[in-house]
Amino acid sequence: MPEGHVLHRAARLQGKRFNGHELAVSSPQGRFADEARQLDGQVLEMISAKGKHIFYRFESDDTIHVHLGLFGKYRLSKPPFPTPSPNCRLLMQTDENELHLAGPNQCRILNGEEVDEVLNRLGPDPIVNAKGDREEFIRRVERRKIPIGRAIMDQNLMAGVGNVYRSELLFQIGVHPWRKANEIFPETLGQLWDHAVRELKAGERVGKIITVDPVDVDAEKRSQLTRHERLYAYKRHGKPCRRCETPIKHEDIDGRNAWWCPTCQPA
DNA sequence: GTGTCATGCGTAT
DNA sequence: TACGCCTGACACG
Repeated sequence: MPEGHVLHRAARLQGKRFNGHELAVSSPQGRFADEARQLDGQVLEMISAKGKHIFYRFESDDTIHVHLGLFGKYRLSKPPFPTPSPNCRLLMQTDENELHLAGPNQCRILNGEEVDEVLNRLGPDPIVNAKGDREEFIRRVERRKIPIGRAIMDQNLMAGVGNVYRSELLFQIGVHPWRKANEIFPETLGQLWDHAVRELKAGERVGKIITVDPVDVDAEKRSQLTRHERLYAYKRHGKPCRRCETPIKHEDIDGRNAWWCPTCQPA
């Protein structure tokens, strides 16, 4: 489930267990074996994330760059450690903790310069929300003649939003996914940024994407919501909008489905 | 067992 | 726009 919140959460929780520790590094699957040997026995200094990318910086300054893609998954374990999957690309251990990575789109070693290149390719990250990021986001998007539903997924414009947050954020600001970015008021783009900050940060804290406002859902039930009760639009085609009852629609945008409410998000 | 789908992205055409 | 790549869950027969 790799949107930006997952990687920031992974960096935080994994960092607690591994930052400052000497690690045993291996690659049961073999595809990262040479690199693993190079890092084995080194101290891991810091784990950090930007957008959907995560970085493990070792004392030698070598850095593992991981991108989960659609399928990549982490598993954290305490002893006794389970048998690693045959597809385990990267295994990192201390006596107390184990990190198991399978199925990543990307897992490679970069030097400091190469890390900067990756970071510089990415647009502002709403979870980081550094000073000036909001303006930077508006500046990057406001003149683009592409649909906002495409722009919001472009990692050079905003880093970390994926297909679930796309539908949810556009529902929240009441904008149709096919609306051209350059036709949207800058104030509305600012609201889009603000919602992204709020939702992705919440997702990072909770470890789940829950966008429904307490106003629209019984507050007590909020923690026990099923997957589909947590969202307004994503994968809810044909179901009534939680605000106006209009059936949710969906359509393919660049090979990925987007969902919206035709009434709350007029064309 | 087989087929399909999925919260992604890079490259070729 | 099409395809390739990475894996696991689930529906179906």
